[in-house]
Amino acid sequence: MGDKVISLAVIRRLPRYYRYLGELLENDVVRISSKELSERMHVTASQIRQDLNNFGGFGQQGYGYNVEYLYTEIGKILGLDQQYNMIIVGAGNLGQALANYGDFERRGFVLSGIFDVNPRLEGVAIRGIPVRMMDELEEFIQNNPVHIAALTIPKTKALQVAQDLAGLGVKAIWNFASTDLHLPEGVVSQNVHLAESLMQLSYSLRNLEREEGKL
Amino acid sequence: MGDKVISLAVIRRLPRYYRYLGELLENDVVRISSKELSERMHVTASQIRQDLNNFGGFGQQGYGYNVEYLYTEIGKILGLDQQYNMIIVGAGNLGQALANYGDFERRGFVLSGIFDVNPRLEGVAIRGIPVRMMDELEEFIQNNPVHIAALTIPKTKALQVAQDLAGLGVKAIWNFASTDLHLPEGVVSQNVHLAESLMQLSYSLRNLEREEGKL
DNA sequence: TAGATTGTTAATCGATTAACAATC
DNA sequence: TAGATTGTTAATCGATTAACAATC
Repeated sequence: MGDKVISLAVIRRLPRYYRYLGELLENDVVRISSKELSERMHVTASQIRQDLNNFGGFGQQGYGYNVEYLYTEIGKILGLDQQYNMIIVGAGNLGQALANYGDFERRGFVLSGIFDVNPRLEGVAIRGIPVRMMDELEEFIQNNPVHIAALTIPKTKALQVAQDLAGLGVKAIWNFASTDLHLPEGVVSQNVHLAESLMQLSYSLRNLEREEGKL
Repeated sequence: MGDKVISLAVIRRLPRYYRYLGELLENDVVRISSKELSERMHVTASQIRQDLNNFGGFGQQGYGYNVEYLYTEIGKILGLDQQYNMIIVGAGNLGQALANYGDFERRGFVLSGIFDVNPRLEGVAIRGIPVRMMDELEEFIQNNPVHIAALTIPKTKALQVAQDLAGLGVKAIWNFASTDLHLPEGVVSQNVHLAESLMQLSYSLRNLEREEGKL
């Protein structure tokens, strides 16, 4: 059980379910049917039921789903029931923005270190955490378990640093650099490619113009 | 011609093709076959040819694709052959990080304004652009064409602000708030949900642990 | 011309939707 | 019990891959 590989399409939708359920929970909604949730989320009820049943039967016939229970269970599936220590590598604008964003902590992602190559940043504290120099990285990881590393460094450095981190035992890379990281088996990564996101928006906007020009 | 709706899956891949072609161009590679590109990108050659042929025949039998030509053409498809004026709404950490990131400008996304509600930020300049107060937004847009608005504000404000922007004629919203924006026809949006991205990474990491625990 | 590689059609695969029996 | 809604199987739809004729 639990051996079936879950498709990426499903995984991508889970956080969104989690978000909607969290909002329902905040509004003291106790139960919800797949139909009602589907209307709120603009997806089909069938898809919701199929997605959830990849992981188990969380509902009850004739009743629907208990919001709190389903929220908790999806949280477990996403690994939000445990804490992860995260470091940020690259204390530029984006790295600092991530460091200052406290919301991740609420979800169990604890910022434990910030690293950069720029000596002018050495010791500067962000939310109480001092920026350390890159040459302290190895020793730091040996003394403090690091589960996730956010990479907010130039693309030219990203692969090398990611490989170094993998070598030091970091198993998850949150990559903000504009490059693809091909990492060894047993190391996972997730890309945030802002430039690509903006280009997709630009495509849509251009398309809109094309359509309107046609009318 | 050009009427066929292109699937989202294809659109999402275009910026990645663009990035790889840009790198080839920098390395003075003149021509490339779908096969060679597919090996570099870890996709099938068939998919590359199918994707490109949604927009036209850019290659030549027996030769492959001219790198510079294909790069330019994909750029046009993505709307990168023209300039767009962009404003940033929300001058918090993330908004400032985006503002400081000069690379977008290179691609034709010109930052023309930054807005916030915090009076302490009023007039503070980021890359030479002063932060303006939200109540100046309407007049600003009337005097300066704004094509794209990046929304780096709390999720509770995002929908309202997005609707206001749409009402003022902004056609594209780059949304960083943790909420879904359902906007009127004729307004496009693209979400960057960092929390969801981190949860997907967390899922993969948790899965890794589950697999290893099983061995 | 012979070889290479595209553009495109056909085959396969996977994801989404529909339908409905099971059951609370 | 009757009504509601799930879990799950079957049908459909769309996306990916394979194959190959067209052609440079």
